[in-house]
Amino acid sequence: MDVPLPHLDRPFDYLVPEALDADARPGVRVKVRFAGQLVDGWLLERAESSEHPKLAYLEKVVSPVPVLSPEVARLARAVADRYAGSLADVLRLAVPPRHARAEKAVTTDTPPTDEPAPGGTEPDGSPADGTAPADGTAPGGVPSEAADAGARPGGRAEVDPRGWRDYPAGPALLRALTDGRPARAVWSALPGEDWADRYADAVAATVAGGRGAVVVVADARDLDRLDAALTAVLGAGRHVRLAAADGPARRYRAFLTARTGGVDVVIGTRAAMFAPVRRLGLVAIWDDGDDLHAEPRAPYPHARDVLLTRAQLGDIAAVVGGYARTAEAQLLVETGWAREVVADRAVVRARTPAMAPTGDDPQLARDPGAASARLPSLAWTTARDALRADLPVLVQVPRRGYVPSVACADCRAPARCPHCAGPLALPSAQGTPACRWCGRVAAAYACPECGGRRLRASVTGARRTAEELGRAFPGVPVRTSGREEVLATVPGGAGLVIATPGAEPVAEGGYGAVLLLDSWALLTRADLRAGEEALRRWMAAAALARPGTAGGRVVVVADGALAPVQALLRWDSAWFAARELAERRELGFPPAVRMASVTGAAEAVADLLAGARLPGDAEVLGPVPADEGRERMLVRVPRSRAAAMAEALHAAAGQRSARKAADPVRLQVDPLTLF
DNA sequence: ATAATAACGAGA
DNA sequence: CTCGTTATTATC
Repeated sequence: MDVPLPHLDRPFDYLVPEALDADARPGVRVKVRFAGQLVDGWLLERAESSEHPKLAYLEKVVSPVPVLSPEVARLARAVADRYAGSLADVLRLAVPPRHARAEKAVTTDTPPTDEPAPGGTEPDGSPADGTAPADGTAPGGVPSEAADAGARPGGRAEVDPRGWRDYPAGPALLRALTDGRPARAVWSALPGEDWADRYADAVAATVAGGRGAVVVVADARDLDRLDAALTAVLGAGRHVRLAAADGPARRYRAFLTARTGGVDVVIGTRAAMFAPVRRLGLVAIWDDGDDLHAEPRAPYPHARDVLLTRAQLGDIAAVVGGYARTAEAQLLVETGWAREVVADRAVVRARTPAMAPTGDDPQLARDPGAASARLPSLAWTTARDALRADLPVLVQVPRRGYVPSVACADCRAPARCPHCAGPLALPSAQGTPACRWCGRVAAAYACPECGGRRLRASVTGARRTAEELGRAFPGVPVRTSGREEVLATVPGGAGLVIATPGAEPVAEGGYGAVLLLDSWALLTRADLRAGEEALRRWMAAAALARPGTAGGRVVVVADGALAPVQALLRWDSAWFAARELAERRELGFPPAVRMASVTGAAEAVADLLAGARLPGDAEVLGPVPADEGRERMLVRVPRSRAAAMAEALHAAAGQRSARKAADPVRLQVDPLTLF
């Protein structure tokens, strides 16, 4: 039933009239009379009989095309359960709105085929809990390189593994994909790596084994890049791209092409995470730390988790890749669910640009050019040298508008609530700091790092710094890439490129210098993931520089003692992710625990939580004021209780909707932002 | 939304 | 105890 009400989140039985018998196949959209009115629905399965005493007849089959495949139906149910949401909400995300003309164009003579879905489910529906794969495969799934170096069984075409040879486990990963084994990999890409080509290799290896693939990227620019790489490797017409930004007709056409078996490979933005693919053998995601991977519509699933759930349900291989590693990916590695695919340190050192931190100290800027640009001296000389060598220079400046947070004025450690470890905020310049989670006032705050008692609000620096850079280097062309206009590539000669994080163009031959400015603004964001996010953005920019051996240099304007800066300098995001995950275990933050947020009017939130039969070890934190007079409570449980918490919250929401409680409450499991 | 069903209370 | 009215709950 296509209604989002949680208390109606279950199947209903209907009689199928003779006339609709042929069209009424599982997976079609239908219309039925429900509570007196016509509503949309999904035909999930046909049955011989029903327990229900008085059945109504199916009113109409909207279209005979069974757009919902059994595999996706199962996945949608698992995702709804994981996120305390309704199946109807997930199906809205999984199956794009019907476009009649596109449907007519695609459905010629290729009826969808449904293979039986393989087993291998897990109570939680979440693959990240450290349980071994159900089929008895060794944890990690990626066989050791020495394991099988011979010919492929069945004489399958071998995909050229050379692009992956820098990663000791890489060639074995490709072999596993061709052999149809459910390998799971967390891939840390080398700087300068052409990630799109590597993903094209992985897809080609999967296709060579007779299976299909789904690859999800964060934005249109990454999608274009992957699209081009796949076309080069597979040829045209072997894959489709699925992105909401491509418009409803193109999107539905691509969806139907995949559903009818016209192609076995779907790439796209998060709209593609539910794409129906025949004999799916590989799911992959690039840059899983990008917050665009989080779906903003209920029940707010994250593309990484949807893909991993999908892999778990169907014995499907999974690759989680990025230049930087998220704490979530680290958890997959530490629990043994996935194996890491990383380069040896020697290779990392050879590929990494020369990196240096520098203090944000204007006194050092003795050069007149640096002084006018208000640049640290080292950043200025590095840029100057690259331009003299006729190489492009990338300058990364954070966007404005980050939530100001509070940190120790002496050592700059973020100020956290002594009681619940939530973030502190200053209501006014002279006010007392208070926790944004539990609301407690931290009157006598003392920094646990250095004992300091003074706090400061972070100040976002100046984009103007970067603009003035142009004046410091007269005669050099300056390009900007940001929110308004995003450049995909820039030419190789001397030039300044000023970009906001995520909008850095690729430079032909690589940048001679990359300057990472205003790191302070990135690092002090009032966000659990501030450090991880800063590192992710720095690595994405630094990856575009030439290797140090070819003159590539990176200057980060930040304290070299800080962990994210250390991780950048050593190009070791695995180390940082492990540290980050350990810290989150200690503080009780995701992904070490499972959290849910309940947001709405104060009475509504209290009402829902009062009716929720939460697991005994659940902690309820809050309330904390949210926007527009609403408030927010957080529920925290160990990962082993994640399914029980989601079920309890969904059931409580069901009770409320059943008695038509008016004021809405928003349920979010693993919300992207906790404060 | 609306029909069934349970709950309730007044009058016999 | 019964009937008529009103809250409650399920909706094939």
